[in-house]
Amino acid sequence: MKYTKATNYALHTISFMIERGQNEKLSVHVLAERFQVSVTYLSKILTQLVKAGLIESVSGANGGYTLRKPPENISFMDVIWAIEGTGAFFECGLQHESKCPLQKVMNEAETMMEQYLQKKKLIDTVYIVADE
Amino acid sequence: MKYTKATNYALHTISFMIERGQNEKLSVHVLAERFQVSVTYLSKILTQLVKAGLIESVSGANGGYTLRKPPENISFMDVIWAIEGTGAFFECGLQHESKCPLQKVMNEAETMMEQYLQKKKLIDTVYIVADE
DNA sequence: ATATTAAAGACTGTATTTATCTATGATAAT
DNA sequence: ATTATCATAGATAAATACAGTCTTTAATAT
Repeated sequence: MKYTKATNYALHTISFMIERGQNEKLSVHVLAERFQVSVTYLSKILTQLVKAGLIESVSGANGGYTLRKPPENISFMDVIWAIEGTGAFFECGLQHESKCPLQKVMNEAETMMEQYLQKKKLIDTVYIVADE
Repeated sequence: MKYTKATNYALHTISFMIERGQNEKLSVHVLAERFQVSVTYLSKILTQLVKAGLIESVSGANGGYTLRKPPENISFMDVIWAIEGTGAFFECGLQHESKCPLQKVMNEAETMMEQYLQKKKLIDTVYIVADE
């Protein structure tokens, strides 16, 4: 069980946008160069973040992406959910009389982790350079 | 990010073995029928559990599998590690000056979940029928 | 010897991930 | 209006992982 690379790129992208400040507009070109990944590939990831409401996009010349929420409000979990979806880690497909007794424990475990990642904000890991 | 079906089968198998008691020897044939899965497929999963030291196998007629540890000592995490391996969920492959600051948070989150699943024992979810 | 049982290897089909390439649409600057 | 810039969407392809089967080999009780 592993998080996808896409999740990694998404986390780093948001992180980078926070570093650069909430107002700065960044093009996918700049971001793709930063992370050494193709423009079209990163583009798809960014579109997912747009759809999740984390960033917003402006097309056309001088366009690009900006954060849509105050950085203090963007948690790790927000980004992960945007890319990985919100389905449970564990889903027992076997037949049971009633509910699968293992499912409950697995769900609780997942919730432990998710609560932690909801509390943790990306800004907590970013060193912000003061605005002159 | 999802756990594999193999992990589900493994958890249910150990759970079933605990129900049946520590001394009962079970063949892969019986188990495969119980979970409606092919013998050879389940066999591979069981072999992984053997290699992880959770169960023991005896070849030949009247052979089968038995638990190798007292049920009270078998945690969810033991089984999951046996099947999924012990690698981290999140591994940032990007270049960084020093360490990836996101990695640390992701590792902590994983640890939260794993600690929970180490405390939780499979026997906690099993209804044991009293011996006669 | 034979029947039973586990282990191991080769192989297959499907799904997911990780991309790339090629349009298409939107917008600002000229 | 035209052009350059930028995001979005679709089609495709390679690589990997997952789920599962088939066949052979090895161990052991009867």
